Amino acid sequence: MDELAILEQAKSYRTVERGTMLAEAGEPLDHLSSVVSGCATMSRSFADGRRQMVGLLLPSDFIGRPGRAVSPYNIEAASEVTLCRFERRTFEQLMDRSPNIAHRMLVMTLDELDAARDWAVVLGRMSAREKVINFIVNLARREAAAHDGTVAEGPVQLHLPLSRETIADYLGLTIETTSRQFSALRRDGLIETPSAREVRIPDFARLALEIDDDDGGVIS
Amino acid sequence: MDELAILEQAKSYRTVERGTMLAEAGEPLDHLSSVVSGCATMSRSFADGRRQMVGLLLPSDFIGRPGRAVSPYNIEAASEVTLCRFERRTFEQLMDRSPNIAHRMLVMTLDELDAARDWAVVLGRMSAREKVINFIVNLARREAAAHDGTVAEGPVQLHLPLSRETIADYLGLTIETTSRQFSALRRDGLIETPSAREVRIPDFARLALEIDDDDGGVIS
DNA sequence: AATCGCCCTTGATCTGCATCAAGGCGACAG
DNA sequence: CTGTCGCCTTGATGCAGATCAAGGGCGATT
Repeated sequence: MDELAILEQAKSYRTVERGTMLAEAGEPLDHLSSVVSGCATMSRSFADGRRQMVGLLLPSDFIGRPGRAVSPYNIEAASEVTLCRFERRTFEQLMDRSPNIAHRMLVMTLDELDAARDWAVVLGRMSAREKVINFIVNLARREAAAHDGTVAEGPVQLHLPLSRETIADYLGLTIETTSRQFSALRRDGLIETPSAREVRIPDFARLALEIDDDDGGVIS
Repeated sequence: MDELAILEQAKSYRTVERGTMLAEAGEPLDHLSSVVSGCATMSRSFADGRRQMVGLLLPSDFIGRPGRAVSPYNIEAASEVTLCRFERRTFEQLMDRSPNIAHRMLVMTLDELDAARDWAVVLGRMSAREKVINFIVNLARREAAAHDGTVAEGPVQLHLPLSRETIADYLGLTIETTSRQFSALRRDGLIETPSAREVRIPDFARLALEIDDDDGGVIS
């Protein structure tokens, strides 16, 4: 556990405001970090303006990969974000010496891999409505996991850390379609929207039911 | 390098015919393998019949994950497939003893992660035509990589290891749309199809150009 | 060579989402 | 209080891809 003590000592914190680019696709990234609070997005853009998010980075998520200097994606703060950072070299040296940390990285990467593949299922085969429900449900689950454990099966309230445009780029939809789906869910009584960034779910089980009898999806 | 010798000794080969399920989603998978020849698919199915492939498994690809007994996806032989297998326990014990192998697994997993994320970009933002071109181009590149290195910029011929239906489920399209896109590419002179499973690309650079000025995609 | 069965292709039509085009609403500044 | 700016919503219309419905080609079997 000596290594963890060294890591502990080597870390530094940094807080950035919304809109800050934490990494540019194809550019070197000399720090590894983990998200402490806030939300960042990983995305790729096309020359013609199309954009697709490939993942959300929420508290406890890891940014950057050991042994890879270059980020293949744009990473941008979607809200104010606080990071816990390590210099890449320091981290890599530690990993070389500690099978423990290396093993932990492998487990983490395997989890991310599953999440990325589940994401492909959502993008490839779900309707706009299902995508939006999936997004809300997973965000709620993720939030709950950070605190206690499971989502309460009664009413749940949650704050959306992303704008409609960002959600749209995440779900592979347009901003208008995304907005319309939120409105439709409101009409159906599945959600309430005290404000655009706030969602209240009166009956979480009922909402989750719309996607879970088919198949689950994953958010990050 | 002692460990590699042990691995060498522990491996066994197995050949299965087209259609064989190598793993069932949610079921334990007690062997790790790598594809020697042929092609397998990883997919998830919905209760209503929708299906989405999350990856192609081509020669040199790895099946199963160390430390995870259960496969989250269906894995099915899309053609006759030969596997090189290791018992999970044997492999895991080796990994625990050899940081070398563990490190190699991490690198491999990170590559798969990038591929899975690139795949999300294809599914989320590309048109049917772009998806099909992307598929053909990457299959050609993958095939070339297995032999020499780069794809010849002149004419290229390749065999499709997948049926139209499988390609459709891979690309998040219907079989009809997929077929129509192949026909359209033929009309445009970008490909020739001596048979349904055979594609000849008269000018590889011209085909690749249709997607590469936007963004690359990845196949597995 | 004839028959069967499996894919693959093509056509006609329908529909979900994109695109185009106005507003509306809340936050913030003066 | 009022104007402005950024973001969100809603409506009208168009189109890419899904769905429905026939064929057609080709390898396998006899």
